[in-house]
Amino acid sequence: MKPSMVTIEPSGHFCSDCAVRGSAVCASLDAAELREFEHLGRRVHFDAGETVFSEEDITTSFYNVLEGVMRLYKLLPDGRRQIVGFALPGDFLGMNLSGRHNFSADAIGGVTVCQFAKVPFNRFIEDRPHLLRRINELAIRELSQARDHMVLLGRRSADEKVATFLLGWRERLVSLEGASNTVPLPMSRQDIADYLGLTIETVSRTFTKLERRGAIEIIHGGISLLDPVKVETLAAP
Amino acid sequence: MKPSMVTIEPSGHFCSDCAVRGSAVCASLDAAELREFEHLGRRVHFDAGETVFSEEDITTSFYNVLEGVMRLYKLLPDGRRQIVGFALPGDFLGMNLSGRHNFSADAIGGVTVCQFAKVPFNRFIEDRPHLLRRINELAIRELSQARDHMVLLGRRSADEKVATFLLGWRERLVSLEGASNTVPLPMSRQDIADYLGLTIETVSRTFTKLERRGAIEIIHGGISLLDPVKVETLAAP
DNA sequence: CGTAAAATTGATATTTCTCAATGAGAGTGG
DNA sequence: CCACTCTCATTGAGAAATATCAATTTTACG
Repeated sequence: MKPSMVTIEPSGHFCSDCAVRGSAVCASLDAAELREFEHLGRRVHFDAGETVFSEEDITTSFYNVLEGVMRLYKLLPDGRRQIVGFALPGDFLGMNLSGRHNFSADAIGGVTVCQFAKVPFNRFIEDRPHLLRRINELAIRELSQARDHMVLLGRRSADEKVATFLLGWRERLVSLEGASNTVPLPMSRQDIADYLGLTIETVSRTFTKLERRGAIEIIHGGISLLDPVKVETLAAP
Repeated sequence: MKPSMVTIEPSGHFCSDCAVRGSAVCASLDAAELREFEHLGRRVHFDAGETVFSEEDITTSFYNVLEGVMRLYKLLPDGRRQIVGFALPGDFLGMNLSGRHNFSADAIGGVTVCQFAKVPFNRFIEDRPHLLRRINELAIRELSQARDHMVLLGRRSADEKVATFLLGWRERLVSLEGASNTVPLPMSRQDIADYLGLTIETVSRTFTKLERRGAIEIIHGGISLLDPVKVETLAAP
């Protein structure tokens, strides 16, 4: 978990052939703006397990995920961890009011981000309300997801949590990898537990239970939805 | 809980002497804009228990809370309820991407809101990026609160939840009623339970436990923090 | 004053956690 | 290529926290 050297250097990459061109914050920019925007962001790579930023760090950059998966989490003083979300390509990280990050972010597996220094980025936004509107949309979408997750954390049983997670994760992957009943789970069982407000043992047992019922098959690096309807039934109420 | 008649009529009120003039979404407007803005919003009153809008309703209006307290919640198909937040004067409600509200909102006690029809409001924002920025700030602040609440729901014990809630609620009231160890609780025990992901019985027992330990006193319509430090200790990790 | 709703309290049940042991897969160095 | 080790995942047994069910008690309100 050594902190990576955050070198911001010319990337030699172009927004126009960026993987997240259409979905990310950049979706709101026209071709001319994109060329200018290109100079603000730098591609940075993080290895598995590296921390991209930590809660309470002064915010110096914003990040657009280009590749890989990140876990976003908060820690209690005694070490308990709550994962508040997983970031995927197209997600935009780093917005806050306090000037400090309000959660930490680790790479799960290798991650590539487009990193923007805060000051020039804010200056760029300044007279581009459509970009601000795009950022606002992303915030509102996240807020909606956060509320859904509150319902899950506060009111759902372990079975429902796991079933809901599997379906939701599959859904999120659709736009990236297409629809499939084979659901890769790049995060560890501990990550899933900390996302769902459970212990690793409960997650493991619930996976096994789902498998024994014939709803899923636990495969290497993920699960396969053998009976999506059954999983939906478990997740539903 | 009969739905109230949503009459939008000239209010005869003026933004300039509005209670939430400085804190709400309007804080970003100058005097001239405020005069124009005045014509967009209408004061509407809701009685205790009335529903201001419901999840999945098509969004026709935005709301600025002027007076009173609202509970914002989501229901699972089987009736389990998660309160995702309480709205106080200055809070702005109704933003979403889907065109439908993604939670329901009830008045707890009498509530007055400043109601804006969606279309003209959006038109007003259109060429006023500073207002959009203000709305974005509110969204980001809420997002941060939502993440804090996820930690509470997923990782804190009942005692910690209740203690954290009391301190957090007191804190929110500071800007409205000034700092005080007397904390009014306009919401029911059931509301508190649904906010904290607990049952009403557990909330009640925890209140009693805190009182027996001398940390709080349960008073009519709220609690009194007899020993704030003790409550903070319970809330802390 | 009487009734209904809300809150509290008690007894018991259930879920999930904790602690402990075992098993499986990935990377390493001989 | 194979043991070795380390981490991660699974499984089991028992404990603890919280939920559920049931009964009062208190408060609100007509």
